Amino acid sequence: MLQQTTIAAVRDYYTAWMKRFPTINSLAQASEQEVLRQWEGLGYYSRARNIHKSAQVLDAAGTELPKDYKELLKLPGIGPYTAAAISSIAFGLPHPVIDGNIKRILCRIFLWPKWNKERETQASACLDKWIKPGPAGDFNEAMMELGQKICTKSSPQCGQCPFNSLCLAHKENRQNEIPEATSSRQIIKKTCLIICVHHNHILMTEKKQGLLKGLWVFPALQGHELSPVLEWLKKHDADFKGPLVLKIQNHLYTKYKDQLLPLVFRLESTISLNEEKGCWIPLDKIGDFPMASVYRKIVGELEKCLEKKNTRFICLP
DNA sequence: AATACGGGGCC
DNA sequence: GGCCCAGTATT
Repeated sequence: MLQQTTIAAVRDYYTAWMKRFPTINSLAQASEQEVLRQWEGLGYYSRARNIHKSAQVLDAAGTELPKDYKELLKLPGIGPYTAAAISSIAFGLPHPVIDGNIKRILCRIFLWPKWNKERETQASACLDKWIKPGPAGDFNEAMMELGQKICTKSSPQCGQCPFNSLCLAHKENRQNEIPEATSSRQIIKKTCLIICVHHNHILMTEKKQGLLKGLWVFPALQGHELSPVLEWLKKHDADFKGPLVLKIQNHLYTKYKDQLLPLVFRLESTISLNEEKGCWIPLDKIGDFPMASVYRKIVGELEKCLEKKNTRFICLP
């Protein structure tokens, strides 16, 4: 859960997760849909699918979580950081972790402008030496916390840092320029969401690949033009009223800003989707279906809208 | 070596 | 509105 996610965001999810999946077996037995439902809102959903898969691998083998770094590394979703964190913090083995905090700390100590493969090797050798005297897990947690609390990205508190006497960045008073800032500009996307309503059911599909894989989404078309949407409805023989245009919701992820325009259509009868395999979901069951936060929000907006007696669906000529 | 992959919190 | 976060898998 903590991969690229703040402790504050994780804490409540972790508590609920451990209550629902207290053992490897209980996680292995659960459906992927329920696993994703528990993860909903945390993002990076491949993490949920991977930990589920790992639980199933261990459960099938009848083994516990391995203590060994290289064995941990074989499990899906466990990379160098997580393998080192588990083997050191959970099992006390002398393996240094290298996370974003520690990369920043070492860049400053050695005045490295940026991180690369070469630095990875140098850092491992260095940390191996530093970690030797005491408990590896404590050292690793202390280093990460140093980065989180003292050697912060912006305005680091060098006066309180135990490394300040040997830190080259601090020596040259360049702690604010190290490591180099990276910048990438935002890419705007525009998407129409086709929200078909029939009585108390809405039409959604389970995403089979790419972004939000395994989660439920509305049929969507690129762009904000209405005509392709009407074309789509015609192709699926929809007898509809609408659209009812809901407020645009921005779906922000990594470098993208996807402006989602929800278009609601009232259908006289159900339609079936060709390749995507749509599912008409009763609104009182919608909570069981995992979906991204922005889609959950749009469902909420839709429900508010449908509750109003005077909601009018435009009839297009 | 780059890029895909979420979402919430902070300034 | 832009940036960041106890990274990993894929290209």
